[in-house]
Amino acid sequence: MHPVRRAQPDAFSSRVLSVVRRIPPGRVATYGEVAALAGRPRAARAVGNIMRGCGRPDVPCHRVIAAGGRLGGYGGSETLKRSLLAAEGVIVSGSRIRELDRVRWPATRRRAPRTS
DNA sequence: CTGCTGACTGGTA
DNA sequence: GTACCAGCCAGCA
Repeated sequence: MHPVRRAQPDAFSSRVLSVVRRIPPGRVATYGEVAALAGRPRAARAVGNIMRGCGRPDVPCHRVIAAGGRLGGYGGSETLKRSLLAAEGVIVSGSRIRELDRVRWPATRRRAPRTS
């Protein structure tokens, strides 16, 4: 037969969880980034909804942050998210992550400023 | 099926 | 800096 790759019923959510699981300790990824890695670069909001219901210990949802290095949400316990990140070496000052480029995952690859 | 929700994002005021 | 708005998308009633 021809295994026509039909979309699984939970293709997106599964991919999202898979991506989040791959985030190494001490690193963070934005909702938009996770969405992009899951195949839907504009589904950042949907990713947030999935995170809201993940509740799995094997899914480090605290490593998923909002764009611009902002903390994002965490089930109403913003402090807990900060603590978890701090325990991994990710320092949050105010509502912003310090040294975002250092803790971001995947690695930030900016284009050359200009080769001139 | 339609409609609303919301751990988002980028823009404007 | 904060507040609000429109666009976007998967999940669910």
